[in-house]
Amino acid sequence: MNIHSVNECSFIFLSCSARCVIKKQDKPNKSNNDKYHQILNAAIKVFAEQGYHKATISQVAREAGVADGTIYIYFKNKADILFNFFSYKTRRVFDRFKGEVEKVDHAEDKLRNLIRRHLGEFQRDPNMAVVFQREALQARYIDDAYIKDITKMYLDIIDDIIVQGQKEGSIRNDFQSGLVKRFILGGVNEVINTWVVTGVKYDLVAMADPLVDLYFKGIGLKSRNIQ
Amino acid sequence: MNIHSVNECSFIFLSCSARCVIKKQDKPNKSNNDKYHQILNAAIKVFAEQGYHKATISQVAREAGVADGTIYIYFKNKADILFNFFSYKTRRVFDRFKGEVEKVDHAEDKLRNLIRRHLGEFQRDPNMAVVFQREALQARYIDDAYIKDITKMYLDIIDDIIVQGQKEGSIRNDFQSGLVKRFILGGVNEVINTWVVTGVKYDLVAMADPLVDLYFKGIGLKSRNIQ
Amino acid sequence: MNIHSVNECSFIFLSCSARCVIKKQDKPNKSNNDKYHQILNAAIKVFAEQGYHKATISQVAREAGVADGTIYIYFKNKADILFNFFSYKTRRVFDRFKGEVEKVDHAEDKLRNLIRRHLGEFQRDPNMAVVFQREALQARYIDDAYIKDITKMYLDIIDDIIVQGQKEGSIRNDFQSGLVKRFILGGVNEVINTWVVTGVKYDLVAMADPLVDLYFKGIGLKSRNIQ
Amino acid sequence: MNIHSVNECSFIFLSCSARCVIKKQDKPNKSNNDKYHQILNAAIKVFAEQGYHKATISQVAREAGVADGTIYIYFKNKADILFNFFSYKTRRVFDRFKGEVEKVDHAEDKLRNLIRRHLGEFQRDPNMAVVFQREALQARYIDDAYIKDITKMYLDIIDDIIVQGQKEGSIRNDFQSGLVKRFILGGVNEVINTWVVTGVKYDLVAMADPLVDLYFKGIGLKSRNIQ
DNA sequence: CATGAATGAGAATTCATTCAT
DNA sequence: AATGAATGAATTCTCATTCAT
Repeated sequence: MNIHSVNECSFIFLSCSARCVIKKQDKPNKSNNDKYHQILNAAIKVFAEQGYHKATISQVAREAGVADGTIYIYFKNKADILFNFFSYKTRRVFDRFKGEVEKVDHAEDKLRNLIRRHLGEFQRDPNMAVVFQREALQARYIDDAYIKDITKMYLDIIDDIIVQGQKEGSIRNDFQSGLVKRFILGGVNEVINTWVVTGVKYDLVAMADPLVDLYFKGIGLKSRNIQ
Repeated sequence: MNIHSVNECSFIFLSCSARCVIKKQDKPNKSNNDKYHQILNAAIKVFAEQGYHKATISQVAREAGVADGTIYIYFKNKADILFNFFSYKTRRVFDRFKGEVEKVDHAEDKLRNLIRRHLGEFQRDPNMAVVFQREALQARYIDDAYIKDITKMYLDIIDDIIVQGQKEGSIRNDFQSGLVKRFILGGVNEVINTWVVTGVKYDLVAMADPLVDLYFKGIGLKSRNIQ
Repeated sequence: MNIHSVNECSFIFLSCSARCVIKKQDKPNKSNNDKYHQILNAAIKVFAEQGYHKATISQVAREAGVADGTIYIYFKNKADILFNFFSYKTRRVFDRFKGEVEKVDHAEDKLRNLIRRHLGEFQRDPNMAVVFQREALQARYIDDAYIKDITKMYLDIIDDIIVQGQKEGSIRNDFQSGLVKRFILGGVNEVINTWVVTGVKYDLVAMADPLVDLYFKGIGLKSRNIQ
Repeated sequence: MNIHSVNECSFIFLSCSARCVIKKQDKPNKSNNDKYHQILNAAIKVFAEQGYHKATISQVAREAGVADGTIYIYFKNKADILFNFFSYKTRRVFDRFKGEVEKVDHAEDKLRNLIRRHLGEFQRDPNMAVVFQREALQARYIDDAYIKDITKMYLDIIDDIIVQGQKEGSIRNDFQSGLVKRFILGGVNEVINTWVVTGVKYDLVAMADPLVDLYFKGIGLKSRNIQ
């Protein structure tokens, strides 16, 4: 009955079972796929506005222009919508991050491209930004392995850049890399959070270059740095 | 009948009314205050384990060793417990932050003291850490003015340090200070989040010095920095 | 999801919002309307037996043979059931009163028809009678504008009859009409109340003619009247 | 523990046991009696404002200036307060009705005195009026024998007057007396209800004479009456 | 596949009543 | 007697999920 062979997850409630890797795209029977995205996007919009918990299936259904029951044809349950958001929507974005990193050679350029793209993608889709920033942390805390993986995925990209930079001689190696990664991810996240919380108004991407400069140069003046 | 030291807020659901100024101390008849903290701590524990939304009043009551109804003597409603967590518990911590900053003179030392204390307080009370990190962001997103104020309070402390450092000549002034503040707050938050998410195991305070060094020196090697 | 033919009112608790104009008929998809009446009638029965306040939604649901939640598809809340009773069920009866009055010409006949019909309708549906007599007064006291309107509607019918009777020369005009209306409404109400309170046993309609005679002739003997 | 030997009633919930006839006055241990009335009057005020069901013991206690628990020293439970209102407060008023009737000789004068006093007592104590008019009907419907008795007490007074009037030749005897009594009580009640519902503004006692005239003369013109 | 009415478990909250002080 | 904090049963209402059409 239920086409989403996809996964058993309702990760928010920790009632996850096996997470099947078969992607929605594996079964792109034309119009069905439309409805899948239609619902997913509607959900993200509603989740962004209301928060995942306050949002109701009925609201999502109304926003998507389908019946309540229809949602359960494409998604196992409410939590599965959020899971699909992370596993499908977000993953797609993260793939682009990787692509962006590969476009250039130097570590600093790679980081710059990554951050630019990161800010760019979130700026392009503020609903995604809101839901990701708000619910991903929630999910990390509630102990969802999959979400942790996504964070790790991002951290791994950074890690590779750092290692490369250290080889290149452009990045210091007197810090433990775990800390450096958090340091970078934290800065980006906070910049995004601020942008969202203050109403998605200004140009987020413009923050990329100064932020990367901060990462590299720090806030200290050379005089003191040298000491 | 209802002590309601408390206030009208149920900020999570935006159903806040006026926030009354009556302080807790208004009715500290002996053991009452005990029960207030008893419930508050129980709630923080349950919120930490389950998340605010999944946690039920009954769970909090059981954890606190009181009847469900008793909670409503000390708190206006579920959201008010969280509000009290922020306005009472958290604020106390933030006051200590300020005190720590005032102990030393140089900007870098101030920042170092702040971060150390920040990590120290959260390490001392992991439940507080979990709830604060997870729900404060939530609240910022859901647009709670009070929580935003708390964040701002922290950012203001940082801001003062930066301004002083710039006067001292120890901190660069070629970055917009708004960005620098996010950059610093983001790093700390991410370090705390990681610590919590990975199970509150290692020594969090030990991250303070390397983190502050990162803030000041950046990740770039001088050779390139100088260019 | 929620049909809410209905309206925003929960007048008993004065938490009324706007009363929307959307009529029942807006969504009469086949059996739905059945369930609306099914619940409404069950509610009236339970309200008649227990009183509005003591009656619970669960009792109404059980009586109606539906789940508790179903009630909230058709009614906004408990008070809305009572409101619908007044605005739908009762109003229908009152419309018949008007029709009955129009059937005849003379004022006295009009009043007689009105009272007969009034007693007749209540006799036909004792549950309605109980709930109306008991809760309408309650509602008048609690200051519900809508219920006051219904009472006024009835008083207006009487008023028209009196005015006509005065023109005809069949009704005295040396009393203030406000008092006369209360005098008439009071008599009918008390007769109905007595009938209900004593167990809905005897023929209520049979009281109509003697009552109307009382209204017209009074209890005084002519000898003294003439003085 | 509980001084109110008074009664076991909680008539609203039909959980009445035996109703002891021992009056409060039987045990007038000075200040205690004060508190009994203090609470009773506070309750009537609160019941008048909120309605019996919506009113809470806490509100009554606050209004009376005593602790919640104190109420249970003087009254068995919430319903018992209402019961005491009827059995003590109201009965006292009804005794005065009787006294007033005995002051004069003729039936019409007796009825006039009764109605005047009735309206007068209610006008003097609007809270009593509100609670009596609203809750007595409720109680009659919910089948409280005691309240029915009170109504009967009043009807019996009227009955005696009618019988006397018929003997005197001042009152017709071609109506069944049961109906006449309702007819009279209904008019008074409706006049009082209207007065209360419209805000206790005008002079209620002034309605007595016109009302009694209506009772005696009816609304019909003699010309038609004679037919 | 799609629908949306129906379900009922579950949660927050209230408040009459008790009882230790 | 008086108190008022504590209790917990009871109630309203919500909403994710199901299933007959």
